[in-house]
Formats: sequence, structure tokens, C-alpha cells
Amino acid sequence: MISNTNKFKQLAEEKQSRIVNACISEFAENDYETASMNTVVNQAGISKGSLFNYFQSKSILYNHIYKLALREVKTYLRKVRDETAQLPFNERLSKIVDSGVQFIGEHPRLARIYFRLVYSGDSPNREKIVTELQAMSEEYLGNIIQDAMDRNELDPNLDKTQSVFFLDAVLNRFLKEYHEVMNQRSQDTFDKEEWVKGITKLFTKGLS
Amino acid sequence: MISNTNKFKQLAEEKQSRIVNACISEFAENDYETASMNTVVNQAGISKGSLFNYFQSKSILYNHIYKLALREVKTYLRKVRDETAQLPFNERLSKIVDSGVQFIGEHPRLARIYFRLVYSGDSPNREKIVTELQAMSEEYLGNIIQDAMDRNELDPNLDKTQSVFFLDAVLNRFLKEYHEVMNQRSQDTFDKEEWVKGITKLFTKGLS
DNA sequence: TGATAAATTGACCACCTGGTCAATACTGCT
DNA sequence: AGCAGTATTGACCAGGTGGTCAATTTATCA
Repeated sequence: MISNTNKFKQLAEEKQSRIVNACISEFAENDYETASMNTVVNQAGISKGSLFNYFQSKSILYNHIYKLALREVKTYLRKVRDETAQLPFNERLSKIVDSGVQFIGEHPRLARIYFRLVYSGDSPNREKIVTELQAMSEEYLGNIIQDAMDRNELDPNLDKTQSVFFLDAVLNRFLKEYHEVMNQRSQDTFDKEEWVKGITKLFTKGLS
Repeated sequence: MISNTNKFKQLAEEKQSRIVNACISEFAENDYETASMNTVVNQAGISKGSLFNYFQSKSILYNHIYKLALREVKTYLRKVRDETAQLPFNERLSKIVDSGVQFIGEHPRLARIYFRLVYSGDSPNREKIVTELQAMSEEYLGNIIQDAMDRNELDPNLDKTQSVFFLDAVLNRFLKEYHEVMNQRSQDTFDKEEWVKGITKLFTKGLS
């Protein structure tokens, strides 16, 4: 799956972002198989021939968009990780959740693509991508937990793999729920702070 | 979405199960949009006209299969709930996980359909179905937790909605992972007992 | 056995898909 | 202005989709 996007990168910025925008919308609203290249070209205001000139196939295009989304997620994660390095586990965890919430607020379509990808959906290379994401999560949350273990905030005999898995499960599921609530229902009844408190409490106690 | 399956129910048992089997396979291997009615009729050895005579549309057929899967899940859940009514929380939780593992072992295709449904995938009525499942989970796990609270095994001041949500998140994610591991990778390295222990420990401590 | 009714078939429909490529429009250079 | 080279177009392709319905097979009963 080698993607040669040279032609695309040489396009005028404005045209590039028109295309990227259309793709993000389409892949956010439909899963891979259902997303339509015809819709993309119409939305972007270019011809089909052009699109397939810039990206040789649908899967290569999807890859481009997915990587873009991942890059954005990573930026958020890195930022909050570094900014909270000195904080105790519970506060750190709380900030991480906040960061996720913020990401969803600022990039709802990218969030949608991300959730579509990790929670089933048959994107190309799904296996490889999910494995990659798991490794990322293992490393990221693993470090957070390790730091807390080193400071005796968490049980030093924890099974780290398991702990990461549980934390990842709850965080992802919570953010997915948050994303869905934000996208439709009455946001008034949703007390974010109370949930963040609940999550940190469960894990600070449960893993202590 | 009124489904009139009278015609189908009057078919010979053998034919019914041939059709149901083909549908289960197809909906397990593909998500709703991608599943093909042509494949179903070929696999079942009937004509397309017949299938659309028994089920007026694809979505009605999907509904039939989904309900069938749900009925099977409920049987397992009811059984383990009643059999463990006297056990302490941690043992009870452990048995529930075991039951899920057993279900996956005995009905891998139904499990696949279930996971496809809850983790995204754009099945018809998805919203309604997911809401229904959430209510089910809320009630089921809510009772388990309430029982433990009544016996002072868990903190009596717990936010029950949150606790249920967290438990549901971890259980579902774990079972999904288990299902995927069973379906492909080397099952040898997967120590189920150790994971069940980890889950029960996290929640008995975290919610105490 | 023959007539009637019911079940089953599969060719067919309109529509959509990802992808192609000859034809056209546009560009910069002499 | 005229040419060469590149970027862009959209009609077109083969193959798929869910769904239909006249025609045929099968079952029922006198």
C-alpha cells in the first residue's frame, strides 16, 4: 500500500483543503465501503479523473486521511502528556480525559473517523492499523501508569498490560459516548466533570 | 419496521435453518451495507424471489437475525444471573465473564454480529437497538451492582449509572478482544483466568 | 387425472460502485 | 501567435446492489 501523493501535494493549497475537507466529511459520515468517491468529487468540485490522478485508489485516499487524523490525535496526546508530567496520577488522568473531550469538540469529524476505525468497520489495512493503535496506546498509557507506579501512587506489582487495557477500554468508551451525546442529544444533562471524577476514582482506587 | 414473517415460519424446519444459517454467516462476515442478499440466496440454495417473499426487505431480514441473536444472549445472561444470585460480587462477576466467554465459544458468528452492531456499523435502526441494549445492560449490571451494594461489598454511595457504564465498557471490550483472539491468533498465549482475575480485582477494589 | 391454487424461480430493472482514458482546456515558452 | 506539454474532464466500463414479477413448477383436492 505505497501511496504516492506527490501530485496532490503540488496542488494549490486551497484546492488541497477543498478535497481533504470533502473526504473527511464523507469518511466521517459513512464507513469505508459505503463512502462514495462520486460524492467526494462533487463536494470538492473536481472531476473524478482528477481525484484518481492525485490518489490512485480509494484505499490510498483513505490512508491519507486516516494518517492525517492520527497525526492530529498524536499532537493532542503529546501535548497533554508533557504538560502533566509533574502532576499526580489522578490529576494527570483527568487532564488526559479533558484533552480527549477537547479534541472531540475541535475535530468532531476526525473523531468520528477514528471511532469508526477502531470500533469495527472494514477499512483497508484495518488489522495493521488497529495493531498500530494498540501499540501506541500500550506505550502511551503504559508510561503514564509506570510513572504513577514509580511514585508509589499505584500498586507497584500491577500487571501493566492489563491495567493499560482496562484504562484504554474505559477512556475510549467514555469518549465515544461523549462524542455521540455531543453530536445529537441534549448536552445539558451530561455532567462531564462528574464523569471525569468517576473515572479517575475508579482507577486510582482500583489500581492502588 | 413491522416484520411479518408468517410465511417464513410456515416453511419446513430444515429450509428455515438453511436460510437462517446463510444469513448468520453473511451478516457475521460483512456489515449491514456490505452483506449481499445474492450471497445469502446462493448459500441457502433458494431463489431470490423466495427470500423476498419470506422477508419483504433486507432490513426486515436483518431485524429477524438480530433478534434471534439477542434472544440467545439473553438466555445466557439470565442463566448466569440466577445461578450466581447467592455468590459474592467478585465470584459473581467472574462467572459472568466466563459465561460471555462460553457464549463466544458456542456462537462465534452471533457474537460477531453482536459486536458489529454495538461497535459502530450502520445497521438499520441502529440508534434504537443500541438504546435498547444500553437499557438492558443498565438493568442487568445495575442489579448485580445493587445486590453487592446491599451486602456492603461495594461502596453504598456509588453512582450506579457510572459504575454500570465502566463495568460494561471493560466487559464488552474484553469479550470483543477475546473473540478476536479466538478467531485468529495463537490462543495459547492468552491466559483467560488471569484476565478474569484482573477484571474482578479492578472493580471490587475500585468500587469498594 | 385434471383443474385449481399456492409456492418458487430467475431474468430483469434502475441505480450505484471504483476506476479508466481519449479528448479537451490550460499553461508557459519561443 | 503558435506550439508543446501538462492538468483536467466526464462519458464510459464491468460488475455489483436490493428488489420485482410474469412464468413455471409443485401441491391440493374432487
